[in-house]
Amino acid sequence: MTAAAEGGPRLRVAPSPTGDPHVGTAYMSLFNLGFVRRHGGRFVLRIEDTDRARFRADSEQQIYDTLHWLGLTWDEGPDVGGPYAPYRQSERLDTYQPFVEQLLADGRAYRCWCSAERLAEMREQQRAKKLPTGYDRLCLGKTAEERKALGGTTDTPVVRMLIPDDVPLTFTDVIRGEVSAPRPDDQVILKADGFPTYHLAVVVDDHLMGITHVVRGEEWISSTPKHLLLYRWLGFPEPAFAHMPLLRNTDKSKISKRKNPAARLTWFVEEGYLPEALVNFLALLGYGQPGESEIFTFAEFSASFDWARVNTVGPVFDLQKLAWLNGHYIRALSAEEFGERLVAFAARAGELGKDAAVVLRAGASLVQERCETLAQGLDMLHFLIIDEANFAVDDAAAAKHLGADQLPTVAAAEAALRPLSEWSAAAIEQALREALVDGLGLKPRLAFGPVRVAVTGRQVSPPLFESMEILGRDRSLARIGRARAER
RNA sequence: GCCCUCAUCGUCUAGAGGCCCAGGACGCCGCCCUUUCAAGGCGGUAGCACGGGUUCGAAUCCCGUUGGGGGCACCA
Repeated sequence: MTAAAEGGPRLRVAPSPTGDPHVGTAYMSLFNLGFVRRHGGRFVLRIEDTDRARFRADSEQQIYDTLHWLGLTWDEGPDVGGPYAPYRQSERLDTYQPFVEQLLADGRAYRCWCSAERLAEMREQQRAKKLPTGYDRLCLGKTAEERKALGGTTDTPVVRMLIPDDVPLTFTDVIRGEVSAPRPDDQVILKADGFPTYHLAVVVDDHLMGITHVVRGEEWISSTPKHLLLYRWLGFPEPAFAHMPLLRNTDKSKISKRKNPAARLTWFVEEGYLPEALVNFLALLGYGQPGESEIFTFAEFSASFDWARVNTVGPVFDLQKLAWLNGHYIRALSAEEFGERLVAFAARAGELGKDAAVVLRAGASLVQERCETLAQGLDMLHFLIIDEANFAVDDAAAAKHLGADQLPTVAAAEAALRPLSEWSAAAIEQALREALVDGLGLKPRLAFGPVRVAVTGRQVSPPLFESMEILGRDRSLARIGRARAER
């Protein structure tokens, strides 16, 4: 009995551990999971590590970490197990072998001894003659001896599908309806190293694991006829196919790590994006939200999930809108929660001294509505957590606000602040207004500019008086004094 | 080159023949608020790729053109 018969849809995401986890993996997981949670099915994580050349040992763990961070968790997988284990393709080589034998015995596949060099040369000639590229079937129907007599061979053969002339080229896609695909050539299904290619492994595993809906990127449309053939030849019932639009770079090309930092999932962690914001943003791409609001949780997304709302146009991954959304989510956090996230972020970035966490928590509320990422928030509070010995005023800020004619302002501020009995934002503001605005007759922005630069080191900072309260009397006065003395 | 696929503001999208001289969001511009910067409030800018049909009527249906994207590996 197949898993599908047990009730409930079973979907999977199947990333390859070849480097930094790709944003597309999260995108696919989100839509898979949206559907699964809506209909009470199971979500499977399968690791497709059949490419030994591109395999990266630390990649699998990064995939787990980033998906967990996003809250996109799976019901079955290599780490949590499940009824169809193992969920790592490199551990399933024995599983694929009998199917290869069967295809060979049935005459649906054949061995090929052609060397990589011959294959490359063949393609080059096909291109030169402006012909469609494709394997020329030189090995078809030949024994190893017969073939080797012709030259251009290797010792270890691969196994290729024998694509029939009447291969069906159309199928029904959940998102796109009737779709046609190009005619395939004789695809390799078992490599010389004994590993299956994606095409064989994905079909065998999806069937054996009871996958009911194959959800994947649009780039796979042209491979689907090959997969359909394998389902038929092996006697497997066909799953439903849903080809999602591809996420794009700004230039509309398929999103890539080279052109777009956001292609790497770890980038969002490093920059201090909130996982709930990323999930919300991803759910906006290529998907028309039923409600009027563009801000919603995964639970809301899932509750109304519908493949019919998925678009066929590949959306550009727009960092500006993500930034805005992230800022929105940051502002929606409670002050305490935001403080904790900021501290955790700083700790992860290794920018947290022993006293710094306390100051950071205190300063968090000053930047919560001013930053779009945790990295920005942390940067705005840099003046609070930096060692006094390393504190320095930005050159451009000093040139503009700490010139000779502004020194009286700084001196007056220092004189007004020193005698203060109570070091609070309100007291500081009152003292500075009296001394600088009323006393020197300065406009507020001209009066507080020099003080701001002296205390925070920059022209743009969190609210000045609150910043000074948190910085503390000693450090604040020391910085003001230094600004006066050094100019 | 061959095959497939897609086409509403700069970007994400609503729109499933009359409700659309096209609605929302981000961005951008202006104003208000204001100790800087934000946030917030108010207002504005900008689009149905083009050409033919079908129809009383098309952003919505059909055909073509153009443009974009994907695929054509012993990578997934």
